[in-house]
Amino acid sequence: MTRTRFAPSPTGFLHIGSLRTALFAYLFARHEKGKFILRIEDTDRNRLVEGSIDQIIRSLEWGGIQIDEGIEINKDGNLVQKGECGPYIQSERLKIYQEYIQILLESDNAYYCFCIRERLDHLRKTQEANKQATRYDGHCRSLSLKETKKRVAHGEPAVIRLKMPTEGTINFVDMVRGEVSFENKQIDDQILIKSDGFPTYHFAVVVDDHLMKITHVIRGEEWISSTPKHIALYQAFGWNVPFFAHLSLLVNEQRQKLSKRHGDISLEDFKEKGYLVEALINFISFLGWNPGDEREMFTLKELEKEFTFKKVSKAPAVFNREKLNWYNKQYIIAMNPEELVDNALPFFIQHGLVNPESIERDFLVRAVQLEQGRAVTLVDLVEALGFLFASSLIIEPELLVWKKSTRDDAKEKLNQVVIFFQTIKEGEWNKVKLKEKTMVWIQENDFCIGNVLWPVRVALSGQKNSPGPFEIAGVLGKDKTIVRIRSAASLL
RNA sequence: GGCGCCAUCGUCUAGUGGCUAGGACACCAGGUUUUCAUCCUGGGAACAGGGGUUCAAUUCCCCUUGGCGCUACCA
Repeated sequence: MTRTRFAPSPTGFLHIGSLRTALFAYLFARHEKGKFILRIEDTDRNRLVEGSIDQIIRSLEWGGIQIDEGIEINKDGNLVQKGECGPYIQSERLKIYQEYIQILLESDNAYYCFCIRERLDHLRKTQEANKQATRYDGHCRSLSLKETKKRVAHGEPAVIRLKMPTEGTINFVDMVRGEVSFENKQIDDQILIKSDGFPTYHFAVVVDDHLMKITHVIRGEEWISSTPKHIALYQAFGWNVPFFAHLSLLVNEQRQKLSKRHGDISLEDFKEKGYLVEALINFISFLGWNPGDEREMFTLKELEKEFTFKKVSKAPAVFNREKLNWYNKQYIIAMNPEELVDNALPFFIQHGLVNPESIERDFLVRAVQLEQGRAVTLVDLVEALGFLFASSLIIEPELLVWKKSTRDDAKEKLNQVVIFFQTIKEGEWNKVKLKEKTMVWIQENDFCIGNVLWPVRVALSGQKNSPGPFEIAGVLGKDKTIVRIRSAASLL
C-alpha cells in the first residue's frame, strides 16, 4: 500500500512552496488509493515557533488536504494524534532514535565524535582556503566504541556521526529526475545525533520513514544532495529503500527561492487577500505538473484522479501572480451567488459593511452579482461594492457629465430619469425590465444613450468605473435609486 | 571552491528523430459596449551556444554558458 507523508518543521506558517510539496504528496497518495501522513519534524529546538503546528494543520485543512494519519485538531481545538505508527511528532520519539542509533554504533556504521566547534571551524576554513571540499576529516572515525563509550560515560560532550563508506557510488532512480548518482567519497560523515541528544533531520527522517512504512518520499529538490546519506542509512540498517521524488523549487519572478522577504508566501496571506482555495490549489498544481492535454480547470478530486509523476517537470517554476489572478477570477465567475456570499461574508464583516448580528442575505446575494465577473479577489469584490452600503455618496460633480455631454444636459437628464423611474411599478423593478423600458423611453425621446446612462450610473455608484446602472438600480431598489439620482442632480 | 540538479515564447507549459513548434496567462491592435469588466477577431513572442551521432535534430550524446540547490550539532 502506498504511503506518503508531509513532514514540515513547526517554524512558522505554511509556506506556499511547502503547500505544493504537501499537495503533490497528497495527490499521489490519493491517486494510488494509499495513505497520506502528517509528521512534525521538530528536532531543532532553537527554531520552534509556538502555535505553528496548529497553523500548518489549519492551512492544510483549508486547502482540502485530508490527513489520514498523524496529527489533527479535534473539536475542542486540541492537537491529537491518530494512527498506528505514532507518535508523529519527532520530539516525542527520542527513545526510538536512541534505540536505533545503538544498532548503528554496534555494527560500526556510526561513531562518537568529540571534535569541538573550534577544531571544526578551523578545519573548514583551511579547506576553503585550499579550495577543497569542506567536510569532516574523520578525526574520530577510528576511535574504538569501547573507549568512546567510556568518555561519554564520563560526561564528555559528543555527537554521533554516520560512518560513510569511502568507496563506491550510490545510485537511485528519482521519480521526477530519473537516474541520479553520487560518489560515496564525496559525502560527509553526517552528524546523526546532536550533543543535546536530539537526532538531526537526516537520522530522524530515515528512522521515521521506515517505521511509518513510507513507500514514497516526496520532498523538495533541496534534499536531493542528502539523499545518498539517507540511502546509506537504509543500507546500514538493512532496510528497504523507499522511492524518492524530488520536486523542483518554486521561485519568484527574479528566479530566486520564494521567501518571506518577498511577501505573500504563506497560505494565510493568500486567504486573507481573498483568494479562493480552489483557485490556489488549481494554480499550484499546474506549477510543475500538467494533465498532458489542454485542460486547465481542475478540482481537487479531478487532480487526485489524474495526478502522476510522469507529468511532473524537472525545471523550477516561477510563481506567477498574474496567472493566479486569472484563476481566481475564473473561479469567482463560476461560483453560484449563494456560494460567493458564503465566501465573501467574512470580508464584508471585516470591512464593516455588514453587521454580523443582522445579515441581509438576500441583499448580499443580489449585491455580489454586480461584481462577480469583475473582481479578481474577494477583497476586490467587497471593496468595489462599498458604494452600495453608503448612506450617501460623495460625488465629484464633473464626473456626472459624460464626455460628449454638458453639465446642464446631465442635470436635465437626471431629473427626467427621476420622473420616468417614478412611473415604473415596483413589480417591474428589476434590471431586465428596467433596461427594456428605459431603452424604449430613450429612443422615444430621441436621447443619446450615453447622455442618459452615464450620469445615472455615476449617480448610483459615485464611481468612474462600476457595474451598469440597471444592475445597480435593481439591487438598490426603487426608493434608494431615486434618492441617489435626485441628490446627484442637485449637485449640478 | 566541491558535489548535484535544471534549460521550449516575458511566465506556466505541450511536443516529436522529419510539425507552419501547439495551448494558457500577460501584452498589443481592432470590434461590441454608457464606464469598467466581459465577449469576439487578429497580432507579436521560444527550442541558450558549440560540437558530434544521423539521410535528418528542438528531440539522442558531449562540452560550454547560464540558473538553482546542497556544502551547519537548520530543516
